[in-house]
Amino acid sequence: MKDLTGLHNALIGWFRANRADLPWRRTRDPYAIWIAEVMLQQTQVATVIPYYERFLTRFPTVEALAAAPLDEVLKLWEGLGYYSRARNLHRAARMIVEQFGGKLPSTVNDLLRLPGVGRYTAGAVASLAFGRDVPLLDGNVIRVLSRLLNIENDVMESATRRALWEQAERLLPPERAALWNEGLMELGQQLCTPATPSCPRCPIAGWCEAYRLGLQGERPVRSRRRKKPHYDVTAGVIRGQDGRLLIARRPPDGMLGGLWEFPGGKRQPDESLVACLKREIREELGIEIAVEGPVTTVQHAYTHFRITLHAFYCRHTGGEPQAIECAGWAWVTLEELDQYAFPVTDRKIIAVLRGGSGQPERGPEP
DNA sequence: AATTCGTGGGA
DNA sequence: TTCCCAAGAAT
Repeated sequence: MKDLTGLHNALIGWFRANRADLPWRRTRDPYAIWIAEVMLQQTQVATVIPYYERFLTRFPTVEALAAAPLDEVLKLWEGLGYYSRARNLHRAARMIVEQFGGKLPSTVNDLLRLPGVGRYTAGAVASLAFGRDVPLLDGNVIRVLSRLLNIENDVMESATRRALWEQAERLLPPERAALWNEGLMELGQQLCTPATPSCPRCPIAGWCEAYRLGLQGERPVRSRRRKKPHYDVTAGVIRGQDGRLLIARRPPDGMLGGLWEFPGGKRQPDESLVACLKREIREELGIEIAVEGPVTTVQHAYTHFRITLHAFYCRHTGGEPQAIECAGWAWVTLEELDQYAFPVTDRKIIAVLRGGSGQPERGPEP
């Protein structure tokens, strides 16, 4: 690649003319940019926008975030997924207040010390918020660079990732890393898309090796993922004497850590759904229940497996709840459920409980 | 190094 | 339906 300056000017010029108006591009506050970058990890721009607005309204400063209880952070994160991001954000905010004087660190190495900040996010905050000349590599940049340089190796392999980071560093324009980095990502989002890239409109098509060879549809090369296994899972909508419902908090780490749910768990081979539910409730909370009838079933696909979630109305028949295999429990009314952070699957159960019909609510009739 | 971690949208 | 993918990080 000889003409780097021409390449830089072409992309940056295009970006200046075509940059989308996004909330986190209206601020220079490193804290706000950090929040946006964490929310944008593995999450599309359109999904993030409303979460970002609510989050910054409630926690406008790192001090406000550090002072908040984790439960409130998780509640604002409800539905966004990858909840370790919310837990790490909260921990990192307290670190910033205690160890960095309330100011976000401005170097890649210091940023990397924060939980939830990896190489991408450190590069993004250092370049976009602090104007440092450092590279970044995300899914968009991987796609753009693998086409631009016609990279034939599997981008899922660590050796290829290392090579991509080296290329991202090499291609960086002096003093203009922020515009270049954001331009690469914007290009990947608007034109250099996964399935059918809009090469005729691309400002850097003249430099693109894959395009020259007609191979843009074959890049990047990615190894196939394994097929997802399927599990049947039960959940109990347990009603107590006064009509309140029993909910349990998941352990603080791991899958959906810190969120609340209707207690239950995975069905074992050759186990009935009812037996599964009674066993799980006994193991988690140490109480006995009677299973009365179905509420609804929910299909859901996580990253590495799929489930069918079977929810049942249950009655509490014996024992005081104990936090055995969970992080806590509460008896709550149907209205109070909204104060707690639930996974999407449990939100669908709640919608059925409130709707009264057997189905989640539909949109308005014409 | 290979897995684990959510959810929604699009082909 | 099924699979892929999205401003990745932690272990």
